[in-house]
Amino acid sequence: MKIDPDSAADLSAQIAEAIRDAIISGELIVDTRLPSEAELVEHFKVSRPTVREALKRLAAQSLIRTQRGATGGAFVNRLSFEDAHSQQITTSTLLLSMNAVSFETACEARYALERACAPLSAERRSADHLATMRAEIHRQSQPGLTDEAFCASDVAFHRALVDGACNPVLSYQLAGAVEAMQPLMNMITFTARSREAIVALHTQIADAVEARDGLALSVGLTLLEQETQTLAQSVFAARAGRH
Amino acid sequence: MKIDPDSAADLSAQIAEAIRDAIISGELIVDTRLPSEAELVEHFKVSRPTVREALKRLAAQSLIRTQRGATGGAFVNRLSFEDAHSQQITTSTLLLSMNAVSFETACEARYALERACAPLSAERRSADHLATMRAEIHRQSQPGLTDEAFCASDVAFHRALVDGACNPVLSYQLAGAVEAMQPLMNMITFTARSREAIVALHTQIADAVEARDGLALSVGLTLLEQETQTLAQSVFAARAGRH
DNA sequence: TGCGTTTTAAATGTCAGACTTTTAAATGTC
DNA sequence: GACATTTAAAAGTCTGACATTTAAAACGCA
Repeated sequence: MKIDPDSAADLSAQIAEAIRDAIISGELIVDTRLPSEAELVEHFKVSRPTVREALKRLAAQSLIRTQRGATGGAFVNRLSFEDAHSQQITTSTLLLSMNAVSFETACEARYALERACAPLSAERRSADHLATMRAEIHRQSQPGLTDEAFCASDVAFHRALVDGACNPVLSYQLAGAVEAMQPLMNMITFTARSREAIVALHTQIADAVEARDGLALSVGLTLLEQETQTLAQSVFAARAGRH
Repeated sequence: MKIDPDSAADLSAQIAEAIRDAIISGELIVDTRLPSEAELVEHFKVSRPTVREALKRLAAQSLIRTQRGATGGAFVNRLSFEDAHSQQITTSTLLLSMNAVSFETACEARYALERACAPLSAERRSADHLATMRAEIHRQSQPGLTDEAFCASDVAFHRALVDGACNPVLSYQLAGAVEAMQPLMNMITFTARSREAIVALHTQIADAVEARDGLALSVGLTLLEQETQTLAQSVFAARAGRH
């Protein structure tokens, strides 16, 4: 692990990169203890604050964890699906909100990805997955539910659908797409009538999952996508009309 | 933006979280200048190194960028698709390598996602996308190509296919799946015979793209998935047999 | 007045050293 | 042997200083 003191980049960024490369290349494996801050100061010939800034950069990406105390130090962290998941959601959410991605584009991507796990989910889903979906549909039918709660239930419904594919890599990837859409969905006001239509489609989707019919599931998702797009268009049009 | 000095968590982590929340909630918008380090020291009542550690955490996630000089400071960064893309690849790669995800699972997820953009790609791909795919197929047919170069070309081929869907959100999501698989693919030795089979399937896929036939494209991808799985199994079995 | 140069101030980047807190192991005591 | 005490190592935090970069202000000159 070497750094170039003449580079224009921050020393802490260079050090972080050097350590990150060592982790990615497998040179440093999970649960390995990194040298102590004092030793890194020695190795890179920089001051302790600089080393610490580098370590904080890595900690922010969940690449390392730190422990205090006698046997403490920085350890290479096993990146859990959960960590990756939440990073993914943060990144996707910011990407959508900062880049003027149209609702249409985001929605299209999201349903395309979700249809990707339709065949697997139809085949492998457990009774639990189906039960979760039914329970969320029931919740969505309750009158008096706030729009936020309705959207949260919607996310839970789709998560169950995706998890039904029993592929953690797929679940992690889809989480970003589905959950990052939630803030956009939250901007939509769901009238009683539109909720009814969505619940009907969710029921159709759950039926397809119950029947283990991947094709029907895919069709149901496509109909839901169309319904969502239509709904969003009318909401945005009404909003534009008022201004 | 407030922090709790009695919390067990690091002060720098708390400060970073407070600022991150402000960015995600839209309280701080793109290109806004954060208060200077000295002002943050005032605001949070901590020392400058602590503030700096917090800022480095945010910089590591591309949430802010810093500029030196008179009008410098930390600015809320527009998260570009490119940044998101590379973060996604790093995360996915580490996730696969650190969590003993089977080749089978990763491969299944990857092709499921790729099939997700088959209909869109068949419909919208430009002549450029198709040309790239043909060019990569040609490269893959060259004898004397190293396994690494063959895999790199494979990635480029699939990227062109995905980009053909003309949906940047989809491209960004798929990039993680496709490129994170590359290290796993690199572990496989591609014999002349297996390369031939892959090139044939790539040609079949390119033909489907050229004909704008989404269904044929989907079928081609499924065949390629099966070929890849079979190939991987035989390679791993041979390796296991030798030990 | 207008343009180029120099100065200056503000901001981040880096360093050195000290102190605090946490933690586990070593040591001592009953 | 079990429990309490001490100790040392490590990260966490703070203070203060200096270096470097950068843009704007001040200045000088034609």
